[in-house]
Amino acid sequence: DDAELNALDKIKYYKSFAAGENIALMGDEMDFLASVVNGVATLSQTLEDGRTQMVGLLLPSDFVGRPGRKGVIYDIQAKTDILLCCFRREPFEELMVTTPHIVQRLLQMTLDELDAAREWMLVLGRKTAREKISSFFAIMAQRHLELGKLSPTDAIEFDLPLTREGMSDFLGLTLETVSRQISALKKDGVIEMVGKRHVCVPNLQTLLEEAGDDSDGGILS
Amino acid sequence: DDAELNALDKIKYYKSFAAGENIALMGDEMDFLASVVNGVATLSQTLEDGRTQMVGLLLPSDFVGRPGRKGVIYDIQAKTDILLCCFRREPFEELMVTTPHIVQRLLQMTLDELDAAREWMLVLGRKTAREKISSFFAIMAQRHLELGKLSPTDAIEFDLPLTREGMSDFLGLTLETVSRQISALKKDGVIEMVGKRHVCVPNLQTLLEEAGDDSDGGILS
DNA sequence: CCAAAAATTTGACATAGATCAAAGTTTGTT
DNA sequence: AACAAACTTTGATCTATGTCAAATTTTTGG
Repeated sequence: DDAELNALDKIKYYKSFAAGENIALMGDEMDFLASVVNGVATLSQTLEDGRTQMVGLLLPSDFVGRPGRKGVIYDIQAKTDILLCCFRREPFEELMVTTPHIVQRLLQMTLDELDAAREWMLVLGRKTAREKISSFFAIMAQRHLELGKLSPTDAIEFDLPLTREGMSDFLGLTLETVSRQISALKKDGVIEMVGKRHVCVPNLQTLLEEAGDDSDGGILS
Repeated sequence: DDAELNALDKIKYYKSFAAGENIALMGDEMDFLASVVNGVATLSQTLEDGRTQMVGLLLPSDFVGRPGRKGVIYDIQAKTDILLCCFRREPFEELMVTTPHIVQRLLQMTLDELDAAREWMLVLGRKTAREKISSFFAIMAQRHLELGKLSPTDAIEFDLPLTREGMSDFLGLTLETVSRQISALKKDGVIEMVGKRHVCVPNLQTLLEEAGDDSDGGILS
């Protein structure tokens, strides 16, 4: 495990992208795999007429790229300034053959991503606009809860990593509907906004109920 | 690889379920992992008020269950009579430690499932009812194309593995909308129906265009 | 073969969210 | 500081799909 980290160290390098910059576009070949160090990026797909659906939100520690396939099948875009820890593809894929641990770790991460994607399918297919926004805020809030080591009863505050349009692409809505539902949640006291990007959740339980989840907060379980 | 198959053989057994039977429900503990031999099963999630979203369609050769976690977080239901090739969890997870190939194979399968889930997020979030039905039929048609070794210009025929309600749960629609859109596609000559369950696609290209995909048929690529 | 249950279709109507439009706010640049 | 560009909010209206209802068809079990 120590030798493994050493081997990874040898093939890694850092690369940064500015907010709005494309990390890779559908059809590109990506000659590295990477891990998000800090910042936010998204995976998205676009239909011929321009309808866009985000299919992944990449936050710090998330993995980028698919081992065993150079061809990129989503657009990958930095939404904030972002720093990636990159591994050259060839040596990384060799390491995967010689180092079972790495593959086991990747499998666990991929299974987690699959669970998250399936959770999101429920949001996209069956939730109302208000529940969708609440679900997105709940995910953001819960991620800050984990990192910030707050008690679950404290108010939670965080910055939105996406514009209204970004959220609409994530949620399968229009940006106008996103804006209206945020206004409604604000009016109803479920959230408070400081400026357009900073959110305060006074009571996570209330937010989770708005999201339509089980009282134990099924998402990201 | 030969010894590996032998080891797997030792811990495997077969188990069958009747159409409509639950293989496992959310919250259950599943003490085996499995592979679908024949038949169709689904993974689905349900909100408190009964809204249901299917998040996985398990067809022959698909893997069932999550290594490393006994607790089931979806409802798993047989939609047709189904035969599973099961592996007892404990020895299977031991094999994963000693046999890198198995983990590598599982990783590839999981990455494929993740791609399929993300493709489905585009369908759920951004496609119209008509495009959703067409997308579902296109997936079915393409799977039969692969198995049946037809030329891509032949008419393709297959049986639907789901009722109208099953399709509505898959597509994030109501069963009435599913029925209406099937009638419309039939009227427009995109598909022909023999009875309620057997579909004939005279021209796959036309169906793919209705599904809103690139002309090269992006889904399941 | 018949009756009951399940699945499907079709119609009439309601509504959540989309679309179109315009005003207001924030951010970045020189 | 001032202007332009990007982003956000809000209003008015439209429409795709949901809801409710009833008839029809298919499947199942005795």
